[in-house]
Amino acid sequence: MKNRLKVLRAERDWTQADLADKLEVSRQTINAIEKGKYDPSLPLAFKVARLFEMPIEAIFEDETEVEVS
Amino acid sequence: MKNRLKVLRAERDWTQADLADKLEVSRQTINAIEKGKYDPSLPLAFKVARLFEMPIEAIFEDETEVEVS
DNA sequence: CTACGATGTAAAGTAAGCTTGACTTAAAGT
DNA sequence: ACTTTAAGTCAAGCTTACTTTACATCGTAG
Repeated sequence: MKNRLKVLRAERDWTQADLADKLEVSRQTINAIEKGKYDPSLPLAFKVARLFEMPIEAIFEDETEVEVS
Repeated sequence: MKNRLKVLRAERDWTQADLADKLEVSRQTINAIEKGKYDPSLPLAFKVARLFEMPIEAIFEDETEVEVS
């Protein structure tokens, strides 16, 4: 799952620690999500969307393959 | 996290097992999500949204409390 | 050169998401 | 009565999300 966290952060001049604070998670969690180590939980994704005031789909991009049938 | 899965399913006359098959998860997972036992992962939420062709926010409703500051 | 802030990464632990298998209950059909 | 189907639930086990602590790297400012 790709995401635009790094860019959205840069636009606001926030560090990973800043964002982590605002979302109430650890700095390592932000780092891991940005680096694609894992995806956020749905509740965290909602929190991110609310913080940046945009839909989840505008921040996270699904890459799940479509069934070949 | 509330969700409209049961209604969306009913509109299409799908059983929990039907939906589970389409989403490639177990029937128990659908049941647990519908009953609010836990939230789906973000990838699964995307899959649900894609299946029903609507934004995640139109299916799942966040209830996380807003910070009192 | 040293110090500092931001980022990256790792290990170990807990919690949440999901699986399979099994069993129960209720509704509906025969 | 018996069978079938949908829904609900539980237990054990695995994987993923997240935590804390700790340390390494890099750029920049003094």
